Amino acid sequence: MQTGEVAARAGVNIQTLRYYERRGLLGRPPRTASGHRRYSDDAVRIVRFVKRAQELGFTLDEAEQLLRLRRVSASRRASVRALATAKVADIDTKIQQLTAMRAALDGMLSACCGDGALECPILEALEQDGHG
Amino acid sequence: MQTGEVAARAGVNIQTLRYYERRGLLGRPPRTASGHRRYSDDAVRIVRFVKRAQELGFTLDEAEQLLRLRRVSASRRASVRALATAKVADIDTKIQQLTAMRAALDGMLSACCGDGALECPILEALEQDGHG
DNA sequence: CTTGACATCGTACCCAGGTACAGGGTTGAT
DNA sequence: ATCAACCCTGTACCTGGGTACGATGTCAAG
Repeated sequence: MQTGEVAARAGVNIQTLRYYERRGLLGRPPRTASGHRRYSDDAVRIVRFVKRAQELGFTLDEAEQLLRLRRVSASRRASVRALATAKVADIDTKIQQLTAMRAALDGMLSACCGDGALECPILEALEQDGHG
Repeated sequence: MQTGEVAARAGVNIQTLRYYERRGLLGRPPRTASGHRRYSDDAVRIVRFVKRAQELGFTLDEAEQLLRLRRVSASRRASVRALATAKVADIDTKIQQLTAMRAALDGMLSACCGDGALECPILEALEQDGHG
């Protein structure tokens, strides 16, 4: 698979692939004799993962950390456990906040705004302190 | 409450408040005779909400839309219902994806990486198509 | 009635995350 | 062997979301 196909399948610009490669998110692929990149299917999955992670509020650096958790030499597993645990906590916080926000919107849709003058609960939805 | 206090309480820079005001996220507050802004507590809550929303992957424009849902004249309620419904769908997608990601990390932590050479499920976590 | 800590404005700068462009090489169908 | 449609590199630019800077104005305490 060459660059243009990966870009099309992942729904990004070709330049973005090169950018991700420079940033270390994507890893340099093998090249043909003339220097053209040859990607495997995995490249598409990685790029899609990164875009999804961004929509969920993770930065590219964080997406990279998440990706690094995929395959880890047995020797370094302990330090990785700590990172994974921290990420799980981040994710739990995000889920909790989105759930609160969803409930606020849902409440509005079904009842709260029934008369145009009530305080709606959107601001309250995200008021807990998160985890850090 | 004056600018510096709002900024401190919301954990942002004073310039950020002015920026949000320019963007229309914050609405021009009343001024003292000499031109100093006087904010109510609500300003702090709004800014905190916006920062949380950003962490959850919403842009400033989206945060603004969410805020606008708070108080709506009865007359325009129908169009707002549509927007709120769409936002609920966005939020559901995010929750679902974070849940999948969490499960992937959890799986890794408890079992999958037990021997250093297994395929880990991180990439698969976000592979469903979202809602649009 | 001055000093210090606040505020105002406008403009210019910064970083993350891309995106575009110029100038060239490759490949494959005709 | 030529032409379109792809690829390469490097560099420069753009947008979103702030942040900093400079010149000034205000207000409370001493």
